[in-house]
Amino acid sequence: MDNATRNNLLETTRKLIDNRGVDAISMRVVGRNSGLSRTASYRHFKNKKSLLAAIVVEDFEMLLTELLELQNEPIHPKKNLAKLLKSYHEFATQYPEHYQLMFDTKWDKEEFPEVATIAFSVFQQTEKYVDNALKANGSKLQEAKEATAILYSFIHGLVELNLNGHRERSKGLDNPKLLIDIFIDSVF
Amino acid sequence: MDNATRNNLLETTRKLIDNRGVDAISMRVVGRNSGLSRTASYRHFKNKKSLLAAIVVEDFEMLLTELLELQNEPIHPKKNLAKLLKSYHEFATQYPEHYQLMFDTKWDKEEFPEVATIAFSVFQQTEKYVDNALKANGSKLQEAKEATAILYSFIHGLVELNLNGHRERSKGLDNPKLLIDIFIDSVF
DNA sequence: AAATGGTGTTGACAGTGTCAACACCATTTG
DNA sequence: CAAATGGTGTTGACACTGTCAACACCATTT
Repeated sequence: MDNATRNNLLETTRKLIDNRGVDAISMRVVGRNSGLSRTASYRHFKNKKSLLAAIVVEDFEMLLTELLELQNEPIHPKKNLAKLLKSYHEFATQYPEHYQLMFDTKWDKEEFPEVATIAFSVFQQTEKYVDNALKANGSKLQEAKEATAILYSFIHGLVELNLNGHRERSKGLDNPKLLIDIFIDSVF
Repeated sequence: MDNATRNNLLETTRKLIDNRGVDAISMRVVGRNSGLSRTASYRHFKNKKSLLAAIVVEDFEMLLTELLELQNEPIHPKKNLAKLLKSYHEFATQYPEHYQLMFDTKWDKEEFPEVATIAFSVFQQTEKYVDNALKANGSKLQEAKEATAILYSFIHGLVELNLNGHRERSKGLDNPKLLIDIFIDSVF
């Protein structure tokens, strides 16, 4: 299997996303910028959606790696949780186009199981941190699953509102790190 | 001013969004389905983005109307807050394509001030409910602005995760109304 | 030596957003 | 009253897009 060309295409796609945004991606431009023909990408990806899905999988892997690198020592479970959320937020801020693509509507579970799988891993990793925090304190929340769902909703919403400019609309939104601390403090 | 054709175009666009999704919208199809020519929409909207912006403004108005219809009596401020979030969630569930469009990246504040303005009104309305809740209880949260930001992040994230299929990934996410109650209970 | 299959190409088709040029017609202006 | 204006509509055109079919090349397997 000759992954060289495939990687070349993926690399080009990534550069294009970073420089000109996801909307600027076209199969023809990806081919051209890879030194290939218009339809070259179709030999390595079923269609445009599949090409982007491959990027999204890479993105989730990057995010997961960053989250796994954090220490999850049970000494300060609440601080760890806050650190996790801040890392998450930083990732989204660093790669806004990618984050929006990752949480786009089009990643159907049936059509792109790889995306669903890796996205679930991020969820699971988050749940581990929540678990630690729930065990440590006598938190108001009992069920880890529900606590994780609330926490994930909060951080995802915060990130999205920041990325799509709704930040300017509510003064409170303009200090995400502070909000994360307050959230953790008041919920856990 | 002949708003009849403009309204016709908007109505067609809305129908197309509801039946075939936002991605299926094209200026040409909108013209055709309105009994007009390919470029007819350009006499009433600067470009495709502007046409969609007009739809988004309508959508925010609908959402705001629904939220304003709720009672905000200060007797049960926490219950009111929960009701507000449930209404918000129902709106998003009822009009998923519209909700995603409303919170898309493309609504630049400079380019589409009307969108920014009406979106801000929804924020403000939310803050009123938060205010009431903060005054009533000795809540852990002091600043209404920050409390609103946290609450809005939570509900927006919950809605988005439900709409884009990430719901299937975390058991906790599959009961939004319960999550809303737990969230309100533990934060306020 | 021949068949296969992966990787690459160009041609083609139907679709897109958007502008320019033009036509019609009601209103405003001289 | 006549003429100019401006709003609303049309078609032609351009440069794009995703994607398929057909074909060429070349290494590997049969």
